[in-house]
Amino acid sequence: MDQSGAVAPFPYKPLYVQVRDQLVRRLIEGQWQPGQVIPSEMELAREVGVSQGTIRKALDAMTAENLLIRRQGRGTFVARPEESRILFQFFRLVPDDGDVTFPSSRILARCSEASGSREAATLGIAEGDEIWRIDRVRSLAETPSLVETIWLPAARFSGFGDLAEIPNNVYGLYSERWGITIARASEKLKAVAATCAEAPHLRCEVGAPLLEITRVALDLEGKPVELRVSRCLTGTIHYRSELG
Amino acid sequence: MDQSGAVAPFPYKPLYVQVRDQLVRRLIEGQWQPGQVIPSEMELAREVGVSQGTIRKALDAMTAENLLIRRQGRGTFVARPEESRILFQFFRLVPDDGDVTFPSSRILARCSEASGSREAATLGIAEGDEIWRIDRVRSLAETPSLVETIWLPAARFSGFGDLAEIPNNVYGLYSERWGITIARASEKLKAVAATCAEAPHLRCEVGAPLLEITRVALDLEGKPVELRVSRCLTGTIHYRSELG
DNA sequence: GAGTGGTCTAGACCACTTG
DNA sequence: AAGTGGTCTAGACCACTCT
Repeated sequence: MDQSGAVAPFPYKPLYVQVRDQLVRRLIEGQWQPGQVIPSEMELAREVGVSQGTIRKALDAMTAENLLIRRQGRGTFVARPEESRILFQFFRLVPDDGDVTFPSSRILARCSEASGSREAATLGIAEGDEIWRIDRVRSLAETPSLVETIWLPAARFSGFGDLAEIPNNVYGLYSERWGITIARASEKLKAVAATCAEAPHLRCEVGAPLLEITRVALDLEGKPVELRVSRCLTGTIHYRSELG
Repeated sequence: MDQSGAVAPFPYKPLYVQVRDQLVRRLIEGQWQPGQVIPSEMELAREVGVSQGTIRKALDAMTAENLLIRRQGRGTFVARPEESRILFQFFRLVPDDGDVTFPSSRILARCSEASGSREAATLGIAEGDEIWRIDRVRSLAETPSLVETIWLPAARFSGFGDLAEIPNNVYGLYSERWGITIARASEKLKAVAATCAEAPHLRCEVGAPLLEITRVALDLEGKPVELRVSRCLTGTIHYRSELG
C-alpha cells in the first residue's frame, strides 16, 4: 500500500482508510456477495500487505457503516439488505405502543416517464431522462398508513419493466437484481395537508395533516439512486428519531 | 482495574469499557468541567494503571458519544453544550434552502405545576410531583416557526424560579447552573392540526398541518431530564434526518 | 482442538500545535 | 524542541463457534 504519499502528498490518507477504500471497491465490483463470509483478518493482512491491526481498523470502519457484520468465532460477513436489522435502519415509522411490525404494500401504478427538474436534480441525471415511477400504499397492522411514490433512473435499472412483481422490500430487490447496495439515505420531514389524491387510500379527510417524508437514498459510492416521497397518517404511529 | 472478573464473572466487561465508565463517572461528579482539557493519554494510562492503547479506546468511545473532543497536538477536551456543533446535534429544523440559522426565542410563560401521568411516566417521577413548565415561541430567520412546552422535574432544578431570564439554549443553562449534561435524546414525530392555542403565535389558520416533535432528553447516566413538545410550521423549513 | 474475531500490551513513528 | 493525539506494527491472550 502507498504509505509514503509520494504521488499525492497533500490529501494525507491513513493506511487503514486506503485499505477500507480498496475493500469497498471490491464490494462494489461484486467480488463478495451479500451474506457471504470474507477472508479472515490474518488472510487479508497477508494479501494486502499490512498488519492485522490495520486490517482490523478498516473492517471496524466498514462495520460502523453497516457494510459488514462481524461475529466472534464465525467470521466477517457482507451485510444483506433483506435482514430485519437493515430493514429498520431505513424504516422509522413505528406504532405508538412500541411493537415493531413489518409493513405490507399494495402497488397502485408502475410506469416510466420523463424526469422533471426535481427528480433530475436529486438523482444526478439530465432533465427529461427516462425514470421509473412506482406508486404504492403501505399498511401497518392492517391499517393503510402511507402512500408513497418512488422514482428510479431507468439507466441504472434496465429491465425494470419486465419484473412480474415488485416486492415489499425494494432495497433487497436493488441488491439482488442490479447489485446496487443502499448504504445511507437523507430524509426531509414536513407536515402537509392530505389531497384528494391520497385521502381515499388512507381513509382520511381531504386536508387532514400528514407527515411527508422526502428521501434520497445513496449507494456505496455516495451516488443518489432513488428518490421517494411518502405521505403518512400518524394517528397511531410515529416517526422515531434518535439524537446523539 | 478488575480484569479478572472474579467478583461478577457473568456480565463480562472489557477493560476499556470499565475505564470508560470510570471516566464518565468522573465527568458526572464534575471533576472535569466542560471546555477543560483532561490529562493526556500517557498520564491517564499511568494513573489508571492500564496501557495507553486501552485508554485510547475508552477516550475514542467517549468521543463517539459526543462527550469529548480530541484535537491532535492540543489535547482532549470536555464537550461544551454551548458549542454550535452540539447545538445542531439536537436542533434538526433547517430552512429548505439549506442555510443553517440560529433560532431566537420568546418566553410566553414559566410556572410550576403538578405533574400529570405522561410527564411523571416519561420523567421517572411520581404523579403529582412538582414540575416546572416553560412555554415559548421560537423563530427562524425572523419567522415564528414553532411553539413549544418544556417540562422539568423541580427536584433536579432547585432555584429554577429565581432565574431572571431563560436563555435560548437551555442545555447550556442546565450544564452551567445544575451541572446536568444532556447526552442524547429520542424524538417522536407526528403530523397534527394547529389548535386555536398555537395558531395566533404561528400566524397560521386553525387546523393547519403542524409537525409535532415530542422529545425526551437524557443525561450522562441515561436518566430522563426533560420532556418537550414542539409544534412546528414547516412551510419553508423541514426536519432533517440522516439514516445509515 | 482449531479457527475466528475481540482485547490488551508495548513500542515506534507520524502529523499537528504551541512555545 | 517538546508535547499532544493519530497511525502502524507485532505478539500475546481471551471469548466464541463449529467440528
